[in-house]
Amino acid sequence: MARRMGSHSEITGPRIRAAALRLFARRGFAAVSMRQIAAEVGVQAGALYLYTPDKEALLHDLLRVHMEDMIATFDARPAPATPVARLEDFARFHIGYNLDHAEAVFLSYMELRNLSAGNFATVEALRHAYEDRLSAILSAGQAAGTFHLPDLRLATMAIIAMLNGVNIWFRESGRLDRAGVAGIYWDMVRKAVSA
Amino acid sequence: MARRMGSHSEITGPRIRAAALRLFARRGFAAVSMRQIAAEVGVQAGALYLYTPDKEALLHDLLRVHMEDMIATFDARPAPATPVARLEDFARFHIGYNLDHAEAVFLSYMELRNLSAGNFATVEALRHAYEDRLSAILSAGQAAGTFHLPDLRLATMAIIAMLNGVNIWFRESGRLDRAGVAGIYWDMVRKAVSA
DNA sequence: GTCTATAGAAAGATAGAC
DNA sequence: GTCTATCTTTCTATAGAC
Repeated sequence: MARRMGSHSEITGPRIRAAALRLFARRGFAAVSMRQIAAEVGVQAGALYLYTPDKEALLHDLLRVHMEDMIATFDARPAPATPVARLEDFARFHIGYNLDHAEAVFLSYMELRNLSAGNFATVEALRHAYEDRLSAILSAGQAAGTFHLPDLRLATMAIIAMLNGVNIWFRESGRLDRAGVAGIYWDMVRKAVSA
Repeated sequence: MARRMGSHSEITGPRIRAAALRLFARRGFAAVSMRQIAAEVGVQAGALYLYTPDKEALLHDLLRVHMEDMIATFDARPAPATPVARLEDFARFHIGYNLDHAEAVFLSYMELRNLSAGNFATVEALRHAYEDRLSAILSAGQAAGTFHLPDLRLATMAIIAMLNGVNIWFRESGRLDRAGVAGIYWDMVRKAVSA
C-alpha cells in the first residue's frame, strides 16, 4: 500500500532544519520568516509547527545539535600521543570542521542573543566544553615544558579566535587549499605557544 | 528669543545614531524596530525620517563612520620606527580601540549582510584599508628580516582575528586589566611572526 | 501530515496638522 | 522639528477541513 500523500514526517523535519540553518545563517534569525522557511521546504507555514513549538526552539535545536556534533566528532578520533601532536591535530580538526559546517558555526556565534536565558546557557556550556579540550592540550604541554604560555585561558581564546577567522575569508577557489591553509595556521599557532 | 520648542536638530541626530548603535548591536538590526529607536530617543517614529531616508541608511552610516574613525584615529598617531615596535603599537591600538567601541565593532562584522551591494562595498573597502595598515607593517618587517611569515595575507588575517577575539570575553571587572591583556596578546603575536 | 484561512500584533514608511 | 494618525504589508501562531 502506497504511503498517503502529504505524509512525510521522516524527511520534512530534517528538511525544515536544513532550510532554517541556511536562511538563518545568510539573512539572520530575525530577518527570516517562518513563511520563508516553509517555502524553501515546500510546505505551508502552519505545517512547521508540527516539528517545532516556535521559532526560537528551531534556532536552539540547530545550535545545540551543532555543538554536540562538533564535540562528539572531535572526541571520536584517536588522540595523538604528545601535546605538540595533539595541538596540531586540534588546529587541523578545528579548521576543517568549521569549513565543513560554516553556516552552523556562524550561527552559533551570531545568534546566541536570540535565545532565552535557559537555551543560551545550554549552548554556552557546550561551547565551553569544546574549548576545554584545547585548554587541556595546552595545559599538558605547559606541564611537560613543551609550551610556554603567558596565560592558559588567554592562549585558549586567542587560538580559537585565530582559527575561527579562517571561515571569514576562505574560499575553495582561492589561492590556497584547505591543507595549505591549515599548515600555515598551524605554523603560527605552534610558534605562538613556543618559548 | 528662545528656540521654539520641539526644535533640536543638533542633538536629536546624534542621539538617534547612538540609540540605533546600541540597539542594533544588542538585538540585531532586523530585530530592532524604528519605533524602538524613536522611543529610546524620546521622539515619535515618524521623526526619525527627518534624519535618515530609511532604516538601512541608518545602519550604513553607523558602519561607515565607525570604520572611517578607526582608520583616522590610527593614522593620527605617530608611527614607531621599527617594524617590531610598529607591530606592537598596532596590536595595542587595535585591542584598545575595539574595547572602546565594542558595539560598533560587533555591528561592523555582524550586520554587513543587511546592507545593499553598494553600501556593503564602501564598508568593505574601508575594512580592507585598515587591514592594509597591518599588512604594510608585516611586509616591512619581512623585508628587514625581522619577521618570518609563512604567508603575508594569512598572517594579517590571523592576527586581526586573534586580536578581535578579545572583545568576545573581556570584562573590565575581570582577572586582567586592558594593559595586561594587551601585553599577553602582544607576546603571542610577536612569537607567531618570529623565526 | 498538510492544507487553507485567519486572528491579532507589529512592522516600515508617509501625510498633514501644529 | 515633532506630533498624531494611518496606509499597507508582513509577521507568528492557531483552528479546523481533509
